[in-house]
Amino acid sequence: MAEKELINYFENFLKKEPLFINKKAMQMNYTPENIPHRDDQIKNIAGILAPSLRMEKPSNLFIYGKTGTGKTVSITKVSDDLIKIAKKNNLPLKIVYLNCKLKRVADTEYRLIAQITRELGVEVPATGLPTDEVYKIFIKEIDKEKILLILILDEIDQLVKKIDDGILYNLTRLNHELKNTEISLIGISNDLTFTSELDPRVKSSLGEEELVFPPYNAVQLQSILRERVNIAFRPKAMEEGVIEKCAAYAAREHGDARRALELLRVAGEIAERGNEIHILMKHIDDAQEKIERDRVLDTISTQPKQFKLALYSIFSMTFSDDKPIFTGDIYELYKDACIKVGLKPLTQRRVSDIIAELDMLGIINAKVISKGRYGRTREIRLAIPSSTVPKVKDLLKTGLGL
DNA sequence: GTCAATTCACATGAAAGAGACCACGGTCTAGTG
DNA sequence: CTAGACCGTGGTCTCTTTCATGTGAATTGACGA
Repeated sequence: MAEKELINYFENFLKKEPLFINKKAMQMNYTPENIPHRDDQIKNIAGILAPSLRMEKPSNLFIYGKTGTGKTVSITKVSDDLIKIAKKNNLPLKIVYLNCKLKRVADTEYRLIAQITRELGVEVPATGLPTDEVYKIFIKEIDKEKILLILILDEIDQLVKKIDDGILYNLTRLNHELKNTEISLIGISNDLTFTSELDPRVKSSLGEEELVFPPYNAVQLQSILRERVNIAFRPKAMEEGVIEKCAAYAAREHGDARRALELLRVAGEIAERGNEIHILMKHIDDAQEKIERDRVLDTISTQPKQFKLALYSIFSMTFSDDKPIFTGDIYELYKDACIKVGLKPLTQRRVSDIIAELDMLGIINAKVISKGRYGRTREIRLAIPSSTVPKVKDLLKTGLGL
C-alpha cells in the first residue's frame, strides 16, 4: 500500500461512523439489565434462594436447559442482586460460581474443591496436596464462622462425566460435618437426561427443586437480539431482515441465543472491516462460515501432537462418498507419518480413542459399523466443509514440521 | 434354501504404568553475629 | 545460629500401554426339503 493510500484509509476510517457503539453488549460474558422471556424462571430462582437472606438454607436447585437458553445469565443476575442486598444488610452470604467445564480449573475433585477454596480467598496449591487435605482446608475455612454458602456448579454434567458422582455425594453430605456453615448447591446442566444416571441418594438430595429452561423460539430470539442491538450498535446499523435471519439461523440450532449474538457480532465485525455502512444479509452468511472455520482451526491448533498427526493421516486420505475409510487404513498411514516426523507411534488402541475424540470435537464423523465377515470398524467421513480442508492441512503441516 | 456357528477387525473396558508437576519436611550449607 | 538450597517422599493428573472382553453381520457349512 502506498503511503498516501494508507493515510487516506486511516482518515476514512476515522471519518466513518462506527457500526459498534458498545461492543461489550454483544460479548458472551455480558450480563444485560433485562433478560427477556425469562421472567418466570428468574422469579422462581429468586423465590428459592430468597430464604438465604433470613439465613435459612435454601433448597438445593437443579437447572436444566440446552446451551444458550439463558441459564447462566439468569442465575448470575439473581445471585448478583442477592449479594448486593446481602452486603447492604451485612449478611454473611457467599455465592461461588464455578464452571466445571473449564479445563484445568474445575474438572477434577481436587481442583473443584481447591478452586472453591480459592474463591473464598484462601490460596491452595494447584497440585501436590492429598485430596482430603484440600477438603480439610476448605471445611476449616468455611466453618470458622457462620456463613451461608451457595455453590453454583455450571455444566455439572461434565463434572460427573469426567469423574463420578461421588463428589456430589460428598458435597451434599458436607452439611452434616459443618457446625456453623450451611451449603446450598445449584447445579446447572445442559443435558436433560443427566439426573437419571445419578446415584439415587445424590439425585434426591440435589434435586430438591428443579427448573427447566426451554429453548427460545425464533420470535423470542428476535426480541433478544433487538434489545442487545440497541445497546451495541448505532441506530440503523443493519439492513432490513438481518436480525430475523440471525434469529432463524439460531432457532434452527435449538434456540441458542449465544449463537445468535455471536453471529451478529461477527457479522458486524466483517462489515466494519469491509468498510460497509450497514450490516448486510451476506455478512451473516460470511459470519456463519467464519465462526465455523475459526472453531475448527482453533480446536485443531490446541490439540496435542499425536492428535494432529492422526488428523493429518485422515486428511491425507482421499475422500469420496462411495469409498469410505476405516480405522485400519488410518492407523497404517499414521504409523508412516510418525516415522517421518520421528515420533514413536501409539498403539492402535490409543489411536482408536483419538479417532473417537476427533469425532466428539466435530472435525470428523466416525460411525461404528460392522462389515460382517470383514470385521467391525469405524467408518470415517469429514465433518467440515471441504473448502476448509486445505487450510487445516496447512495448519497441521506447519504444526508438525512436515 | 435355511439356520446356527464361525470369524473378522476392530470397539470398548479396566487397570496399571510412566512421567510431569508440586508441596512438605528434613538435612545440609554458607553467611552472620 | 539461622536463612536458604537441596533432597526424598508422597500426592495429583494426563497420556499411554497392556490385557481382556465384546460385537454385528457376512460367510460357512450342515441339514433337510
